[in-house]
Formats: sequence, C-alpha cells, structure tokens
Amino acid sequence: MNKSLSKAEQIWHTVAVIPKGKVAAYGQIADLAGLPGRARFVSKALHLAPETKCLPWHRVLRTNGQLAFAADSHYACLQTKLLAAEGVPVIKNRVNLNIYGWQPELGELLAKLSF
DNA sequence: TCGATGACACGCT
DNA sequence: AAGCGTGCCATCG
Repeated sequence: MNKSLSKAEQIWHTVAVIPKGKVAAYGQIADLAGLPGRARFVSKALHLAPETKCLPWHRVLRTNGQLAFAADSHYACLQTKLLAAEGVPVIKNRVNLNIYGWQPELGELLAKLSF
C-alpha cells in the first residue's frame, strides 16, 4: 500500500492522525508509522516536513511528556502556544501524558493510514 | 556510493 | 533521583 511512500511520508501521515487536544511521543509515532525504534527518524521527518503540509508537529513530544525543544527556544514557545490553543496546558515545557497522552485506536489508524 | 547528521530512547553510573 | 553517554536507521549532500 504505502510502500511506495517514503518513510518520512508515513511519519507525516501518522502525525496528521493525532487528534486535536492530544499529544503523542516520538517513539509512539515511529511505532504507529511502522518504524519501531526509529524515534530519531521522526525528528528528522518532521524537520523535513514542508510547512505546506500543515502537520501538527506541535503535538509530538518526548516519551516523558517534555517538549523536544529548549525551554527558551522560539519553537518551544510556539509549540506551547499551539498546544494551549488546543486545550493542552503546557507547564514548564511539559505535558501530563497521563491525561493528554494520545491513545491511538486501531480503527482510526486503519481508516486513515490504511496499514 | 560513501560519510555525516539528527525536534530521540534507553541503560548505566 | 538526576545526568551522561551510547546506539539504531533513514535521509541529505
């Protein structure tokens, strides 16, 4: 199916499936995208993702719930604002995954990713 | 074709 | 409990 798509594109599709108001970890995205353990690649894929894709990159954080950027980074501030705008409070550049952690549903993934 | 890179994750000290 | 160093893999030039 998506075999013709690049790994990066699979990452983009997976990120695009993250529901608003929820957040997912790099490792989780990599796993859902069919690239278990390739969390590092997710970072690169997002960096390569064209802004025209309008991907919700701000919903992607570390497995511990902390933002991937430095607290004083411009992007960190932007990500914090974007998440807050979706109803996800970011405290000290960190999000409570226990509450806002995205719990992917197989049906939704199959419908949008067609894996 | 080869070498270097990277918005990470995990383990050990 | 917190911090540091290492390893995996795909993409870019």
